[in-house]
Amino acid sequence: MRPDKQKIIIITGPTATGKTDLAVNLSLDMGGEVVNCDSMQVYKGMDIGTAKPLPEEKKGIPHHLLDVVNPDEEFNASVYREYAVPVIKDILAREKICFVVGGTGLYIKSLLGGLFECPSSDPEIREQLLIEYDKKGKDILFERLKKLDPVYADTVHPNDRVRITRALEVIKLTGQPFSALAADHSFKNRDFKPLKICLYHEREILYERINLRSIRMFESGLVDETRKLLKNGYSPDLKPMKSIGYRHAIDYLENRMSYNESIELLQRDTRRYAKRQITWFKADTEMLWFYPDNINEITEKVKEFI
RNA sequence: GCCGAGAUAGCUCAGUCGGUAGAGCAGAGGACUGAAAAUCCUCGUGUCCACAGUUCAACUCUGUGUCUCGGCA
Repeated sequence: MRPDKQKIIIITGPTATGKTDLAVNLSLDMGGEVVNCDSMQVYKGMDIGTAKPLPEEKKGIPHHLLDVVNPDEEFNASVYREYAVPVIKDILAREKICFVVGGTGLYIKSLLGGLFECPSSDPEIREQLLIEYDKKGKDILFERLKKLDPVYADTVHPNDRVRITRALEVIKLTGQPFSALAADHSFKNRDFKPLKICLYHEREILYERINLRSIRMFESGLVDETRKLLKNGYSPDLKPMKSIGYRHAIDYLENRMSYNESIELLQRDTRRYAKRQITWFKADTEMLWFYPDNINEITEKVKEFI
């Protein structure tokens, strides 16, 4: 099979649906390689809590973009794209089938559509805006955004600290309204032709899987892994250290919670996360939905696409 | 067995000076352009334990029963 030089398969879905498993099986069957698209699995040393595939689970299939940065290095949707595009082009150039696998919706979106031109985030500007937001109150910054970019202010809620400060940061960096940049760009620099596959389970089953996996994470050493990261100097304030799993392990390690409480919260927060992922994927009209064990139909679809 | 306290949403509980009820959590839906495992928004009808009594009207008052949790035996 000679893959098209632009065609890639996206395999996504909420957490704990068996994306890796499916991708590996399809890769074995069709001669493919896997490119990670999970915002947490890129970090070195964070394995158990991110449910990173184990060597035996990879079954010899090359996996790209796992373990590419340390937990204290800057990583975001833009960096992801910079890493991913050349890797994918290389896979396609070698005439392999490329499976992009992961549940980070924004990363998929920026990979496929790009992001508008903007200098990389300036930590000083951001820091200053955040301090201002916290000190002067949200209304001051929201009012400023209303003045500088009324269109965007109209779509963002006054409580949404992340979006308000980000928009003001972009305006400062580019001198243009956030909404204008976004409208202009609208994710239209398409380097690849994607087939988007989203895996799903019934809600009840998904939640059971999440609950079970959360317990297994603790049982198989998430606390030790977290302790090691802390010992290596990675602060609990780092973005990945505040992610689901690690923050719960830290709560337990610092005696803010009992072992069982932290597992329960891990389960709850993972369920909520899965729900947000589902909302994101549902909004994407190109998404094709499959049960993970429906491998025949998925295989057929992929072959037809390629 | 006796003495207390309680029984209201999936859970923990508030409340109605008698006019069929509301918070938190859980849960559901949504938004999303360099933090995205982040951030943010919206959503609350249920035999008010059962039966009888009083009353125009009882989830609310009275009685009895059942169950639960304390304490004493």
